[in-house]
Amino acid sequence: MKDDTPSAEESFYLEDFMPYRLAVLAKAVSTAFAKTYAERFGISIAQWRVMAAIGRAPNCSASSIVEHTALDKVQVSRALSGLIDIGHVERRADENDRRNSVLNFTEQGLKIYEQIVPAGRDFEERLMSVMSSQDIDELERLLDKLVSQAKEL
Amino acid sequence: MKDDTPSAEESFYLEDFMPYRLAVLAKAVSTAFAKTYAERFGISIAQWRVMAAIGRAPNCSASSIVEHTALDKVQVSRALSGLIDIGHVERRADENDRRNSVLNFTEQGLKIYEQIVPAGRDFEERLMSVMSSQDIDELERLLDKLVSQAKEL
DNA sequence: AAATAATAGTTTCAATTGCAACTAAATTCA
DNA sequence: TGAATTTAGTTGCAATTGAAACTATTATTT
Repeated sequence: MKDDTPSAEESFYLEDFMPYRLAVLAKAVSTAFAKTYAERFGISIAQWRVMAAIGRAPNCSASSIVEHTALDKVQVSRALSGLIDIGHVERRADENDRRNSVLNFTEQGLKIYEQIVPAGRDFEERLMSVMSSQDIDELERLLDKLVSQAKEL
Repeated sequence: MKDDTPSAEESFYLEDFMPYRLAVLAKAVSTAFAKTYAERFGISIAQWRVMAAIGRAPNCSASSIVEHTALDKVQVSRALSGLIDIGHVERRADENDRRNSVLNFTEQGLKIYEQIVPAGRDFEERLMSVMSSQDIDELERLLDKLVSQAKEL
């Protein structure tokens, strides 16, 4: 029975391991966010992202949403059908290219959108309230670097 | 038909929204990590975390793994049964308290552990290779702040 | 000591996800 | 023009996940 600590060169500490730290942070943030808002407005995080994309670019297609939300087409399709079911989004076909859909808020959906955006900003504000504005600039710079590097690997 | 851009005060840009950026980064990193290593060694990320916890504290119980891996007890239970199935981990009962398990690597599991730790370090090194050591210190400081704030919300 | 509660971990079942196959429309190629 | 390819989006099915209920053991209460 090997009872002694295996030394893989020197001990490995998960809590100092950057991929782990990033995963833990993102999960804590998205759990808090989902609880505070998605739950309050009855939509998932994927649906929140889709609404953000439609708000920014009305009349957009599902594939443009894919490009702007880091969701794949299955996730977008499902988020959309949920949003259509609950009456927040309406879909029609693009008459020039009937493969494309044309997506917009319903009136009800627009009202929700106009609530979730300030609510999202407020969440972000509270999250970032512990950081100075230099901290925030610095963080943004570092995250950009990391994202592009992660995509290389 | 409302065709004009809804202005929720001013436009909202998902790609500048910190919870979104953190989610995208963590996903990019963990996808790259899972591809490079977890897949190569035939284990999932949860199993990788569990092995890291056992490596650090042999003879530990499942609940101590829960405390050190940011996994819940169901995830740990499943990761463990997978690791036991493939012969990397052995479990016996704690004779002092038969509710607790006592977890250790098998010889085979120890060999894998001794490969995945350097492989993980190597991945981290490549991920962080774009950053100066001041950048890394700064990033760690900022992540710590954010994690504790996220837990408050 | 028996009943009650707490702890460690597992299992069940429903919901979510992910991949591949699919439909429908448009485009390209022969 | 008609066959093959590509693009947009959806659906079916298997695997994964999550919440709650469950078993087994130990600790506490009366």
